Amino acid sequence: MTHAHDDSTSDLLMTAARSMRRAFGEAMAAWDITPSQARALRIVGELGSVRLSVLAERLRIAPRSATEVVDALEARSLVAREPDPADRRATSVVPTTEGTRLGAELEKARRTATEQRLAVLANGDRAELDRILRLLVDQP
Amino acid sequence: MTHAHDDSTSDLLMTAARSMRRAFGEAMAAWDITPSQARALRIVGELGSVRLSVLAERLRIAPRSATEVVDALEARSLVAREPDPADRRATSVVPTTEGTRLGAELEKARRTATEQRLAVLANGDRAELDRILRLLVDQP
DNA sequence: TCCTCATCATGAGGTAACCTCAGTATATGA
DNA sequence: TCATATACTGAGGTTACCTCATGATGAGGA
Repeated sequence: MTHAHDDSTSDLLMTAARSMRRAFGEAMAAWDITPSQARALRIVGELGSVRLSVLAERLRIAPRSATEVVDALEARSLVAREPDPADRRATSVVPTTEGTRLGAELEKARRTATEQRLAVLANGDRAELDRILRLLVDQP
Repeated sequence: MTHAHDDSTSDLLMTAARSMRRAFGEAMAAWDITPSQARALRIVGELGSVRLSVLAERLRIAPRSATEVVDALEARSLVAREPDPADRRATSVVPTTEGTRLGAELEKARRTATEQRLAVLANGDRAELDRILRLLVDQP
């Protein structure tokens, strides 16, 4: 009957994100991995070797929180911590062979799940959404 | 089916939502109220009297979770539980005078905070974002 | 050299916002 | 009237964050 047509943009954004997180999470559940772990694994796989603080920045979370994500991935032998050769305070996070393999597999699954949720959008809308969200995200 | 670019739409969505939630939350912090409480209060204020299960549906959360939000609002005397006259199993949630007053105030503050984050968008983009997100959200 | 101050990761401890599952009270339809 | 469905809530999770304090380490003087 009454739909949420009076929702504000920010509400819509949060609601859409939640539904996306759900679809994403369900897909990842098959591999017993959470969405945020998957995101981190993807970044680590992409960069090959990341300082923990850089990973945090990429994920837009506090460094302390990145520690936890890395803990989880390390416990599953998907990434490894290595001492940073340039700075002995720092830790480099690198993907293991298994991590790289799983990363690729997840990427495919993620695409499928994402596609299902985004399938209602026409191609043009999808591109527009992307462009606009980028404006929002790449903000100081 | 396959889109020319951007497989990370869902990431953008989640990231944008997080930044929005932050801006929103900071604004609400002045009144010592959390974003989800504010959302619930707004819905209750809007409808005047809502069954808990309907509220849950509106918030797109499990009924059990709505109970918690209402608990928090009731503890602060912003809403009250009343027996539903039509169904004695059900609970009606109604705003108190203070709840109505605060709701209006929050709405104004929320708009300001949201506006700041959304200000980077041109008017057309804002409308587009709104339209597209609605397509995503109003999905079966 | 030694001293100070910033920075890196992490332990400890906390929070919001969800969830499921089971139970009690009530409604409803055959 | 009885079986089954529905409305809420207690109990007990989980995820994904956070801050603050601390132990190393680095970098720049004096």
